[in-house]
Amino acid sequence: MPTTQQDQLSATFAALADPTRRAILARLATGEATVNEIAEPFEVSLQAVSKHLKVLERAGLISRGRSAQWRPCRLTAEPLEDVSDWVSRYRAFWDSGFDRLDRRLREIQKGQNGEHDDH
Amino acid sequence: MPTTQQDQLSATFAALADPTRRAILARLATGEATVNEIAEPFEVSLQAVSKHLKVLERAGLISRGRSAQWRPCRLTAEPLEDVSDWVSRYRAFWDSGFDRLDRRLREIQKGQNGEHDDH
DNA sequence: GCTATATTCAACCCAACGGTTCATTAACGA
DNA sequence: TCGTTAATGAACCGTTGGGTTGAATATAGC
Repeated sequence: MPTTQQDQLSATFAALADPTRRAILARLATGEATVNEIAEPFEVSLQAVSKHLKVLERAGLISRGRSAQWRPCRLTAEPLEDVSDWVSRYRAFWDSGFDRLDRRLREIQKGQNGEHDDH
Repeated sequence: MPTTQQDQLSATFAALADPTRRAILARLATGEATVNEIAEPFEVSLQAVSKHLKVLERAGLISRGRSAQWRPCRLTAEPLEDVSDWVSRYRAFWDSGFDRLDRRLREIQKGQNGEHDDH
């Protein structure tokens, strides 16, 4: 059973693990852009950027339109909300030391249950 | 030039991209645990879990003590704060539609500059 | 010293990743 | 129609990732 693309959250984290893809998202935060426009600042080939865009699209982080021969990409940040929710469960572990930790434990365990689809 | 482990944030995202590792973090949120204790719920081998722990350790998400032949692991969630900070820059894109977007653009572009170590 | 337990190291396997190059598809413009 | 531009598809390559099994290391207890 392959690990890849096992679930939405994993796909999102995996997509964000590449700095080029994060830079692409930052670019798209300024507005729609075509593949060529997106690729311009990078040293890698256009095809490599096209692959990155496909990864981002499958993670739901971008969506693409059709305008003549251009396929403008735009940011769809909804999956980042899931990331935010996930990481928020651990907030008590870094910003208030270990205060109220016990109170958060059940939340984390409960919340992570949809997560134990491993094995 | 390899992409892997290029920077701290990438390493953290990559570590979080595996559901087994996220489950390990959830387990450690309940307190310290030894490798055997951590491995118990999973179907994979102990060695596989040991590798996962190494990944988490290199990402700074866990630290390990030494007590006799046990190496208890505990959660060190600080890198998650960086994740939280990163994802927060995009909050306006999902929770308030596109309101005040222009105002956030410069923040995102500025914040992402330490990020453009690609290429 | 011997044995059991806890953990890691090492070698290997296979699938996936990020990159390349070359070829193809699609739409525009003259 | 022809040439140009935009973008993707396909084949390939080297590296990494997650998994395994088997051996090694370290510590405790007798």
